[in-house]
Amino acid sequence: MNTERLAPREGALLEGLFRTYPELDENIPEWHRLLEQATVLDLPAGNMLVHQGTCCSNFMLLLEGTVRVFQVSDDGREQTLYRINPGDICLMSLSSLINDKPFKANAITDSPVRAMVLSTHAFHEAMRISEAFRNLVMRSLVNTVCEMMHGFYDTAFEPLDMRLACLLGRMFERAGSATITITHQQLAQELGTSREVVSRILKRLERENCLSLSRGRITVRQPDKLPG
Amino acid sequence: MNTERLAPREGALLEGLFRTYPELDENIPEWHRLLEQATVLDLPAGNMLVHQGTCCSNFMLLLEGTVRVFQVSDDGREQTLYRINPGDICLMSLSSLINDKPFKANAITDSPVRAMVLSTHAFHEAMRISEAFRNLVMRSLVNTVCEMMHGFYDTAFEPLDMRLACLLGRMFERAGSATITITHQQLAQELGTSREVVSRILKRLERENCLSLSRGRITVRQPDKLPG
DNA sequence: CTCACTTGGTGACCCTGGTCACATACCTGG
DNA sequence: CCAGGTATGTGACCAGGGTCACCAAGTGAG
Repeated sequence: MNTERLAPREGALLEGLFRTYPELDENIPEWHRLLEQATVLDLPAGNMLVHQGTCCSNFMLLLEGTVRVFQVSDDGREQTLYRINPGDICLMSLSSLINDKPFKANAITDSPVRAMVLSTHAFHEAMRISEAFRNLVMRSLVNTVCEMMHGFYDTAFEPLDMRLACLLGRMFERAGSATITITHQQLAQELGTSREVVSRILKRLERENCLSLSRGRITVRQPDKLPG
Repeated sequence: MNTERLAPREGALLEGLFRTYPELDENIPEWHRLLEQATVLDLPAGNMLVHQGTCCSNFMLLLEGTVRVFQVSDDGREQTLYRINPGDICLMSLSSLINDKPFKANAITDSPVRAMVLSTHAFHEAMRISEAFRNLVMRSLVNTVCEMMHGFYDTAFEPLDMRLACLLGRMFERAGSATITITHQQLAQELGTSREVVSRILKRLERENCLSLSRGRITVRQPDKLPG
């Protein structure tokens, strides 16, 4: 794991942290002392964080940006498992703290990322001291698992066109706009399929007048025709 | 969730618990007091614990037996996600403690089950007091996630015959014998496919002299031919 | 021994989606 | 404007695997 871009730790980190997670601002001196020892990790977009099986040895709490966690098959297809958003903890880092089984997944920064880094020792201390921290960790874990559960259901039981339509639906919603900027290849990687298949389905949806397509962009026409 | 068969709590529970998990026997009076308030839940095999979306409201730590967690598609196919083994905590119960999103899964007892039950409050207290308990919970969570990750990879990328062969491999190993007792239907439910498909693959493996089949039983012939 | 039930075997059929092979666009730096 | 990269469109093809429709073989209760 890349720790080169370790920024000098500053009091400003804590304020930023508490602004985003007010509940973490517990009035416990020990807890503040501990947090002051945390470091910040800044990474640009597209940075490989974890490579299938590698372990990172510190605990990480995401402050800004998003990380995509995905798997790659032998023949090169990839599939997104879930995303780490601000406030989420990094499951893989937890995994290496708790036991040493490698994680069958990769992680890459989707956008520029800022994370808080705690040493293994500091993590266990934090769990001891702060109920809010414990809750944050548990909540994030459980949410991630729920998300994976859903993904599991979809890959196992939902046909691809439905999965794609739902994915687009979520993306339009998140973008808060009728147009998103994305390539077919990227969509394929979300779903664990190949570019051709995605192009085929998209073209059909365009013929059915649900979407309109152009290079690198997709626009909804009849949102109601997209499920999800 | 069924709490009818709540056995009277007894001091014997703690001894049993500590025998299985010596690390939980921390020398903290508060912790012992808390554990003494735990109750025991005994359930026969085949008992539905959670039905897609239902929440159970207590924290559970499995002491004996195993629980199968699975999903069911609209058209009735089912697929096992993972199993809860002794020492594992119940993710769904955690989920209801932490947030209220329903869990897209069912759980059923595979064999007679004995579990320790803590109230929500007691759970949070336990997390506060006992480092060993925190570690147990985290380890169990992370292991479950790892297992699910593997399952994810397989359903997404591995062909069914390989998945079946690996499943059988694990079953022979766990049984410590060259013969296991299981129906094709049960295998299909593990893998999220249909009985016919399993029968077809098994028959092929038998023709290739890897297995021999008989009603309700499967025997290995050439273990080396089974991958995994 | 028989009947009803469970389990397993199999062929026919067909749909989804993965792969290959190209043909087009579109776009950007020179 | 042009070359070379990147993104897309599409047809052909095929394998995996889901579904249906039965039949046959065990099994267990009476």
